[in-house]
Amino acid sequence: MRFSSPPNPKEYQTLVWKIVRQIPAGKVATYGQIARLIPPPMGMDGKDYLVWSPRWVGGAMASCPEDVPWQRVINAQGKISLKKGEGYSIQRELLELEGVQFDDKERVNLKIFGWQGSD
DNA sequence: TCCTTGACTCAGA
DNA sequence: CTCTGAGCCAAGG
Repeated sequence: MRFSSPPNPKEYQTLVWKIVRQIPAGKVATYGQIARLIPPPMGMDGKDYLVWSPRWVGGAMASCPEDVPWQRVINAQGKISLKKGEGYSIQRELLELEGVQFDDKERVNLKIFGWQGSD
């Protein structure tokens, strides 16, 4: 669901997708990390941006093009943000196929698979 | 019209 | 390390 949208929703989504497409296979990034890679809209406090940006990223992921590796985007806890369902299974499977490993808690070790984390 | 529920993150226990 | 609650906005039942 889209909470208060950014000044230019379409522009923001495009920006998010552009960044997500830069994530190499076998690595994952968090909503917050992606959000911080995007400069806050002018006139907006950093605090507010940090509060909203993750959701904007989530909203962008909710309607991303097919050429966007949305499966490589997870939450800050290293877990798939989707509820356990079809989307959840698909995402986990896609990541496993890329070499990303999940632990018993179904979490990804961001220290190892985190984008720009172990390079 | 009121209440629930989101592709989120952080701090505290 | 895991679990809670708060912050913040809008749409749908």
